[in-house]
Amino acid sequence: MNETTGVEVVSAIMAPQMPRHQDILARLNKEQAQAVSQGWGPSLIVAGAGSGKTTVLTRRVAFLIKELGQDADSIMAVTFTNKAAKEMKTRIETIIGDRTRFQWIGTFHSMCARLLRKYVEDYKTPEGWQWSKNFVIYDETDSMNVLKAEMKKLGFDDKVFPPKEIRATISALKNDGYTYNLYAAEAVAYRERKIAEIFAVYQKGLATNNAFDFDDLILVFTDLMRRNPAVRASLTRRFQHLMIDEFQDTNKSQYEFVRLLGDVFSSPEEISAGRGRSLAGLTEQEVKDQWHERSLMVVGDVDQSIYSWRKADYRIFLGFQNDFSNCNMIKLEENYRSTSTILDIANSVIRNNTERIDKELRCNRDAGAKATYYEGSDQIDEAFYVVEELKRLKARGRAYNDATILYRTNAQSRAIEEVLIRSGVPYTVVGGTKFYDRAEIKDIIAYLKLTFNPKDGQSFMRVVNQPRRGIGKTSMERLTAYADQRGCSVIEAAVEAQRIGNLSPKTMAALSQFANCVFTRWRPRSVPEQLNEETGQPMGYKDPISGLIQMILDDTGYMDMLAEEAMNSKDELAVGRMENIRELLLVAKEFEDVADTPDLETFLTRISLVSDLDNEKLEKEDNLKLMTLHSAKGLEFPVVFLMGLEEGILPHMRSLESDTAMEEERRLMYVGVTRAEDLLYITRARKRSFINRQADGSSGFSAQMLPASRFLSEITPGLLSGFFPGASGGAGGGNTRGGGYDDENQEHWGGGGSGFAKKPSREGYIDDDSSSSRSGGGYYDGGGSDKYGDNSGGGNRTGGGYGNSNGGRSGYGGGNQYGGGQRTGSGSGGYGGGQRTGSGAGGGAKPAASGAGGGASRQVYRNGQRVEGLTTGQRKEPPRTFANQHTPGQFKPSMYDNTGRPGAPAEPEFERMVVGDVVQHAKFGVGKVEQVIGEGNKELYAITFGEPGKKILDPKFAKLIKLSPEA
DNA sequence: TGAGTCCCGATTTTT
DNA sequence: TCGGGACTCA
Repeated sequence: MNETTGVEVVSAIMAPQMPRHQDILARLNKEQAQAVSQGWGPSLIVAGAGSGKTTVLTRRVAFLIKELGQDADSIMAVTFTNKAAKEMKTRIETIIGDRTRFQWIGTFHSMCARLLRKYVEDYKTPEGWQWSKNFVIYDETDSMNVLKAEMKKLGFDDKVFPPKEIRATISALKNDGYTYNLYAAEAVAYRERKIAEIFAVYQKGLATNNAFDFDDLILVFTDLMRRNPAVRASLTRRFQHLMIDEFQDTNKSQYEFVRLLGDVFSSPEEISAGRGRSLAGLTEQEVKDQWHERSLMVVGDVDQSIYSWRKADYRIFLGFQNDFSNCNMIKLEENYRSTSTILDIANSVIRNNTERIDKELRCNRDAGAKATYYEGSDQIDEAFYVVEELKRLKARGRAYNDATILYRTNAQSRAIEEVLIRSGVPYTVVGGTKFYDRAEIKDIIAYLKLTFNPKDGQSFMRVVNQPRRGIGKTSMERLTAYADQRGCSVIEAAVEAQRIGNLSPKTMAALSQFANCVFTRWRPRSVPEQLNEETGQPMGYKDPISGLIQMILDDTGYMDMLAEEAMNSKDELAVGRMENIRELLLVAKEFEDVADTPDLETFLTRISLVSDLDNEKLEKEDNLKLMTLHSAKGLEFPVVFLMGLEEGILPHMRSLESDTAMEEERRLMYVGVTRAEDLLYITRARKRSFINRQADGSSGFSAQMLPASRFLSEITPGLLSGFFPGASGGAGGGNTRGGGYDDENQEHWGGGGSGFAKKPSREGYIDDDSSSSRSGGGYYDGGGSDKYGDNSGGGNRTGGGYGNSNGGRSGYGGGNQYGGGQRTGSGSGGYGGGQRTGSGAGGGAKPAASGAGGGASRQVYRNGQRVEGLTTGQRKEPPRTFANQHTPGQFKPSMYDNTGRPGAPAEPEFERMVVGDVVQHAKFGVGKVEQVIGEGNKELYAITFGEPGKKILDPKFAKLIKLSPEA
């Protein structure tokens, strides 16, 4: 610690000429430098979009450590996402250097999970329910199952109390800071009392499984701190500096955590309960002294509060100054990110919100280009426009990495992905399909969870018959009934399966064998390597996770099961599943290499809290990122495409009725716009396919005309290039436009009645590139030379689906949706006046699938010849479709689907076999290769062994040793 | 236990 | 429309 007092240090550091601070304070403006270099005490940083918030936070940490002599382990920084945490951690460690690790950074959830691991055994509910250190974290499915089971036991009618709704209610309560007993104390109405009852049994159910749900991590930990003043005291002593990012999206439960940990004074409740430290009656100096060498910094922007549905409440942010009377407020109002045009757009929209902190974003850049608006005839048209524009930008030297596509709902990605795949643009869906949601991955994780925490009944039930062990539903019911009656966990019941009546001997044996396997084989294998304190000898395993997974795979024959399925083509996705498991093994290995504490506990916690597999190799590649507006928070991109600007999409349908909800939608729009640095595109579709429910209960697809989003009309005229609807809004086709024209595009679009508009001239587009590089290319790819529809496996399905919904799109003429009639004058509507050649060819219901369709003269396929070079770095063959979906055939490509990942981990090597080879297998003994299935790196071998008979093995897994081939 | 059938829900956003 | 879960029957 410093010899000097805090006050002196503060005044010293305020002098910017001190050379030793130069690197930390370099290139900061006055407010930023103030925020970074302020002294002790609470502070509120109002940080507008792009105002260098992350810089301030990272440098503040560095400043605390390097200049104020604080210990890195005395600082905790809370971010909103794991991704942000990771990024910030790297940046901080780079600045502080010295190989000092900055450990305590993460989301509220991960921080609390970590603390719970340490202190949970000090926690006991009034009923005596307890958890132990090796608790697991339940995802929505698991906790839903617990809830359902508990409700069933109490005989609740799930028509009256739909579990889904109850779960949502409980989650909301937890986020609002209600423990089950706190809520029970307040519940008055009948339904409230019933919910309180369910809440309690649900919580008890979680305890039985030694599990927490997401919300518990924070709620229980705050409850723990409240119930154990000693724990709280030791933690507040340890964490002297607390920083919270995205504070506007903090909910009550999280705020409680902040106050319990970060406030040196007690809450009013504590004081009225007769304990704690009050600040009443203290002089200003005395208050300051209390904060000596302590700080609490919250950073946020009310205009970016978009998580109220998760019970985030920006009023907590607004009220922060009241709660901390000696709070220092600093406003960061200088935007370094975006052009002034982009900022003006953002400001003109957000101005329509009522509840805000007054804040003026000053721009630091030039005007830049106008934002571009495009109105597609439908979502496919919209998507084609975006992709075409992307390629144009790419041709001019922008990387795909520079761009992002943002949308309101995940479902919107589908149309875009179809077009991206067709066009061969490499992309990644951020947060879309989740790696850890895949069935096979969940299975393996369940095995790991069960090994780690044998009490985990959900995991037990998930894998007990996977692969088949002859344990069916009835047996499971009897087992759980027995466990309930004995008050023990399911696995404990399984160990003594012989004692359970009415189970067949076979089932009993299978159960106890399985349970014993968990205890005697897997659990011991999960001990990480460490030195024995007495003997000094290393013990445990170097690879506690990957080794364990391998053992589980071997013991259970999980891979063999998949291999067999692949063979029988029972499950055409089985090969993909095997690849996914291999991927998981690599994730585990990598984790063992890099993690600070490479044990099962850390691995499982991380996996439970990270939804997507973050692949750094992938990040380095040039691929386009697709994400929802929510995921985009905190990120920035040179080029942003904001899609789906329609009433019902953005703002979302569910928000149309409420003013508060509408303001949140507007903030979403604001967040989207302010992600952009240089170029902003805003698009919408006049017609969108929906699934809607009829009055008679039936439902079906239907195309709906949606009016333009009100946010469009809130944008100051003149900032958008292209046509945009005026205040009256265009409800439907191009013939109902209500707005103005951009001065650079005097040309009228829209042919009128048909509802299809002629698109604006290329000239003067965005950056005055009058020599458009598009030599009159028809806008759409005819699909003729595209192999898309010929894709194997899932591809067929996709191809079919594509053709069905867009029959006419690919062929123009005779398609079922865009039949000639609608798309009139097919040759005249081309972008930039180009010809839409080949318009009449093809058509039919499935042009894409059949590979037919007119060969439109899109650039890359000019004259049917692929022009290479325009699509640098892009895959040449059609996208391989990984059969990795949990749901067969469902079209939901993800980063794993859109492969051609040059960065994909190298396939494990194996010795190639041919039919007739004699091999040795660790378990099955000697066998003979009967058949080779698949090819290349996906080869599987059908091998006949003596007693085990014929087995399908994956050579990458089964350690096969080739003996001499038989003559 | 496994195969077949029927019905329901799906589309808001995420740790 | 389509997939998954609940339910039924062999």
